Amino acid sequence: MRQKVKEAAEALDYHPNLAAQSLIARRSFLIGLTYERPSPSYVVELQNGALSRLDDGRYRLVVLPFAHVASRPEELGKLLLRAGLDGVLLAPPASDQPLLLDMLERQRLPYARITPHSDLDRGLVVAMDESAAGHAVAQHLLALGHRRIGIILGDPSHAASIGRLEGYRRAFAEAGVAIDDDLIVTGDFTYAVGYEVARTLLAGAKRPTAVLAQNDDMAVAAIAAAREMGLSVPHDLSVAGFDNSEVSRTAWPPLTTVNQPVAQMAWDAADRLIAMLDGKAVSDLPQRRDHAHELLVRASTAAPAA
Amino acid sequence: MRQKVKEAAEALDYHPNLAAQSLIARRSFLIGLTYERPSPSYVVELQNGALSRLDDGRYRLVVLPFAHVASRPEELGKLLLRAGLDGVLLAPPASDQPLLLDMLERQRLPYARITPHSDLDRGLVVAMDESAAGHAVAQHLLALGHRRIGIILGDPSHAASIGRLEGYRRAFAEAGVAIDDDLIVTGDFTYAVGYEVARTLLAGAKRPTAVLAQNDDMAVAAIAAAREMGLSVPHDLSVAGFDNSEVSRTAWPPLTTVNQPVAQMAWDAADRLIAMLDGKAVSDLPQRRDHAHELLVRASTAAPAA
DNA sequence: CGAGAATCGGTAAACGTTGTCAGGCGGACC
DNA sequence: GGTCCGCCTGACAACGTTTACCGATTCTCG
Repeated sequence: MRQKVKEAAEALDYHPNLAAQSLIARRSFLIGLTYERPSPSYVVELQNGALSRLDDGRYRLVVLPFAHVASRPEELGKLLLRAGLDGVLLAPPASDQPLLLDMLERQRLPYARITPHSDLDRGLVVAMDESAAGHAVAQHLLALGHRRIGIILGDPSHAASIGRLEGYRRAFAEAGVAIDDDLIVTGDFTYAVGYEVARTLLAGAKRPTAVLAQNDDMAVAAIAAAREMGLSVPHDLSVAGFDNSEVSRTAWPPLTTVNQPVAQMAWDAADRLIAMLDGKAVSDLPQRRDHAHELLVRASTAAPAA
Repeated sequence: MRQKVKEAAEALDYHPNLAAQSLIARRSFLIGLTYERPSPSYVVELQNGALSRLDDGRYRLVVLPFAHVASRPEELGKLLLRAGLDGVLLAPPASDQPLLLDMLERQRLPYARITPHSDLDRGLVVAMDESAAGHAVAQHLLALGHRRIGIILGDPSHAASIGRLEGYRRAFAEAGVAIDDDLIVTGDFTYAVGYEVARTLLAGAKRPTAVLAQNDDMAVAAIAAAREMGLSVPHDLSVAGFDNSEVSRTAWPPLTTVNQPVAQMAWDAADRLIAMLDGKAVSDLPQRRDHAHELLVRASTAAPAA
């Protein structure tokens, strides 16, 4: 009998109406993913990671990029609440907006946070120790013998920027090296701004022998700036990035960087969010899961020239 | 009165149930975007272009990447039809699959095709003359004086690969230069494969003085391969890319490439698809709209060394 | 003050499912 | 042959809107 019905459905190529199903099931089978405009490879990895968990086709992924989250979290909240989602994945910096989390909780919209920095006990959390990652890459440069190290910060509204810097400071302190605030400049994770601030940094009075950039795009920009000033990398200047994004591999020389398992973290966030939506007991779900960074030493860093 | 109702709705933060609205309106307000896995920057531009047309929040964008479209178009068709979409944007190579178009038409799912190559009179079309673009970049290298020019093709299942090659051939013919088939290698638009085939090409008996790569990722890979073999770009080897993607700007030297206004094309596709969904008379909508390419000459190409 | 228009409240049907429940039928078993 | 169980069928309510309609009320203007 069951068989016959299925055959008939096939023959008429009948598909159940999703809107009607949603109406009665009280869920839409839509998962949202929101992020600010960081580098394309980060976004794509995030999406692919989430999609790889969704690929049974039951849930669909709605992408909701949103600029300037920090200055208008309530607007993002409204957008998310109006989108008719069953749950939402929050990438930085949205994962760090308490006001946003408040709104989502008030309206009972489940969420999973990707690499948040504060309030780690709220909601489902996929964590990475940014500070430890920052520590690792800074330590690498210090171990090579660098003492005058420039730092290119990312967008200060991203908690990652703060966390990574904190790790740098720890490594410097351990090595007994003072951080020179004149060698710290602030970018926003984009190539364009990274290029400008890198030029300023390298043209300054005390030129560093190495640069810690807080993401790969800005690191590549620093290499370009160095090249234009006649400096060769890594001979005259070592440059380290962050993220292990595609550009870090396609750059020349290939970038020393820190791998963040972005796709895997997005998978993990989607995995637990869906488990929750499917009614798995909250107590069975780990509220937080940690992922490890990995320092990737490639050709853009070397000992300083004597 | 109307005002009072609105205020009350606001106070109770009431949001109409989208599933119920969909049910009665017989549409879901979901637009799909499907693409194969090309480079991240292409994907992100595509998405952002489409989103910039959707930003009034009425429609939402569902991303549906799908690998190996050419070998299983019916599967993609089923996926799209089951996703409960109001309409779908087809990026290459899905935009060139007649079987897929057949399925969508049979089930009355409206679609817009981005840069298709065949059957240009089917459905809404956003066109770019790939052949003319290929012609322009080939002509540029020929005008610089190059005669032994290597070609790195993209995935042959993408019609763009064929179209661009056709443009190269025209330019060569006009310049009275024969194409040497030994200098044509086939990649798949990825950096990794591009790197391998570029090595083969440059290590061959008759090393070219210039390379036409069919996208920027492969062009950057060719530069890396050249560098490892001790060749400097553009002095020993000119390299031209395609797409004006982010890497073309962040590469060193910056790539000569061809701009495809991807975001604008995606906007255009979304624009007309939505106009159609909103019941605009089909006769009022241009079935096809053409976008112009633009040759961007940057530092990766120069006259061959004497 | 009265005719007509505008507004308002209330009711009902429809969208396409899912879930429940009662009743009918047949087969298995004693 | 009677009882019980399983399976199938059919009927109906519910999900939260939108649209249409009717009758009642208020407003506008001559």
